[in-house]
Amino acid sequence: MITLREIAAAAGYSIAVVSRVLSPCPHEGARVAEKTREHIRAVALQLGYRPNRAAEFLKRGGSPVIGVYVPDSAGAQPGELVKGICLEAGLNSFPLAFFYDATIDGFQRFILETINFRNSGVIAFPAFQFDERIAELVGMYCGNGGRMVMINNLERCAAAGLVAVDVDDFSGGAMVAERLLVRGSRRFLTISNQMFPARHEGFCRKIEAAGKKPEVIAPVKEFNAERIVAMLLSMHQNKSNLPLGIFAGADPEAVEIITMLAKCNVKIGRDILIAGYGDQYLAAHVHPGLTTVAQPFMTAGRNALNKLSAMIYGKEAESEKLMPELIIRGSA
Amino acid sequence: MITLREIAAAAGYSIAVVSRVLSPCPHEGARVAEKTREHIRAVALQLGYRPNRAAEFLKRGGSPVIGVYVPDSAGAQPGELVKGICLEAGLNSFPLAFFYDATIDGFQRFILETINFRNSGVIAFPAFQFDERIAELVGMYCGNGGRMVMINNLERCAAAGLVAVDVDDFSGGAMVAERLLVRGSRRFLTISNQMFPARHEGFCRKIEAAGKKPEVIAPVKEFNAERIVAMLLSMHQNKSNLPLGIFAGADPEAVEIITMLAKCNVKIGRDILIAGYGDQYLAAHVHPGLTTVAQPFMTAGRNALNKLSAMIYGKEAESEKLMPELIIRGSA
DNA sequence: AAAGCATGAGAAAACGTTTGTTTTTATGCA
DNA sequence: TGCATAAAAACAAACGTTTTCTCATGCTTT
Repeated sequence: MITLREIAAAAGYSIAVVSRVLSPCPHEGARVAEKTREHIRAVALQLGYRPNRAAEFLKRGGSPVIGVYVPDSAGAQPGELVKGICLEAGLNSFPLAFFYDATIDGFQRFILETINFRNSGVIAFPAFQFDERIAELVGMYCGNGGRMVMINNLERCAAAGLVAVDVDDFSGGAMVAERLLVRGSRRFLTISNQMFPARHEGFCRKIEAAGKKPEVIAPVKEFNAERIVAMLLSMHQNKSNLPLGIFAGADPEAVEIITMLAKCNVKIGRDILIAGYGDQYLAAHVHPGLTTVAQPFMTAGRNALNKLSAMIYGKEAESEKLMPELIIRGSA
Repeated sequence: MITLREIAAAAGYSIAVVSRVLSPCPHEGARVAEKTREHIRAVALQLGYRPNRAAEFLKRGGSPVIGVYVPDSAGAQPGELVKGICLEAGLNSFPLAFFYDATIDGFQRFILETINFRNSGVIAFPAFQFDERIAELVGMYCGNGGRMVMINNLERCAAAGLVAVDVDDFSGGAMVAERLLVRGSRRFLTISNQMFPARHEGFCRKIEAAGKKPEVIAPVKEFNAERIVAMLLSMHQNKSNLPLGIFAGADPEAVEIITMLAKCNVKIGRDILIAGYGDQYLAAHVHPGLTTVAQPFMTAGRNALNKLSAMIYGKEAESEKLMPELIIRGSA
């Protein structure tokens, strides 16, 4: 492999000049004659020079490496997040290191290994509770010169003095409520989900603010599509209930209900309104299309990377709460 | 940050011994007394030593970095692949660098940057055609000491002398055909898809081998669910056609057809059989559940990483074609 | 008792950059 | 011409490891 030394020899200059010409970010006041620049660049190109990042990072005292910790869970969210981070990182040519796991031990290994790269940053999307052990690891990481941006958990992060990029589930729930209100729903049914209490809260507060009363038909743990469909059909008997407004809390439950109701001779999207949450891949392809809430996880990834980049380069960064988007389709 | 020098000073030994104790993979014949080992380890732990990877990689002549090139496309496949790679890499503590893009220029930048890390490996899942320009870049990468494992395109890769991990679309299509045959379908309808010709081939060959004739109802480009549903309903009039067997080529089209048919008073899964391909996230949640083909992209990721790891450590690795799995649900 | 041989530890030279300091060369001005 | 000054280039010391070679010690063997 070609090194600066060989280019220097071939071009008839010292290593120092060659470095100043070829370095990706040379220190200020590195003055090299334009003519020399061109010559050295030409020689480097001709010899097929590729800089040795390990050497550069060693000398510079660290690589601007960004570690990404993603939970090993299903659904499209981690994928979108990762994509956003990668797209933005590609623009900034940051090296990235990824780690999928769902355990605290995995998080610890990840943090320790990331420290080994010095001058690093971490984007963490932990699937587990932000508890004391996590706080301790985060503290250790930051104490060793690391910077961290968290995904979700904004309030908890703010308390711990951490920057976070969050997606506003409360507003998302409220958007669904608003849609069902606008469409004139008479009764408001919802499936509560322990995993995402904010969606539920946002939904219920909005319904209540309109002077109506949300009804929790079941917690998602006991979700049983047949039972719920039967319940809906019996409510459907009474015209004064229509249109029924159902917030399923998440797309899978909404799809189950819609597709089971489809054969029951009810007008979905008119007499029965159903909304999900998440805008998963196939949500647009059921009939009627599922009205749902799209979460900007790709944007979250991009923004998280930009914040981290700013922090690595010594600037300040602030937490951010991203607005989800209501996707209106035929089901509501 | 603590360095070997400081540990050496604190422990009362030379840097060399400390390195031999703490190095992640010390050269053979590095003999250190057990007592010394323990002492040095204790001191390192107490001082909170973290090895400097940049220095290690510089000295070792390269980092075993693995770059992953993923197409910037929708769907769950890249996500599953990435997850598999990450999980396996976590076990082997490989640093990973990711790059999402869909352009050849992006691929070129990716290849060049990966060379900069020396001693590297690449897992590439290119979304574009494997053409001459790609072959040239791959050649340049391997010429510079890189190793590459490709995802998909096994035949093309074999011709170019590259290792690939492929998923057997032909067999997947055949599995669908077999299922429809077993269920006694009288007519076999399929939607052809330019993107995945092998699925279609596998399906048709199997149907023909059974002495039946597959009918292509439309290319996916002109897919129109309403038109197809109308066509199915008219075929449905004639009892001698039943059960109809439909291979939609991909999940979205299958879901559209199923959910539109649901309100038409036909027995899906009995008189009309429908299968998709891909087992996307919501496929299990429509009613009836979508019979489809699950692609082992997570396994592909794991295996690709293991092969690459072997190659980096000087062993041989061979291409592999993974079998997809037919997921039988209510729709067929 | 002398020589041979493991074994454990240290000295020092790298690896390929970056960068502060010093030296050389070119330029401007009296 | 001579001197001050600025610009361009060279020198050399790092950065934190790994690893070859050398050396000292204690043990076994003739």
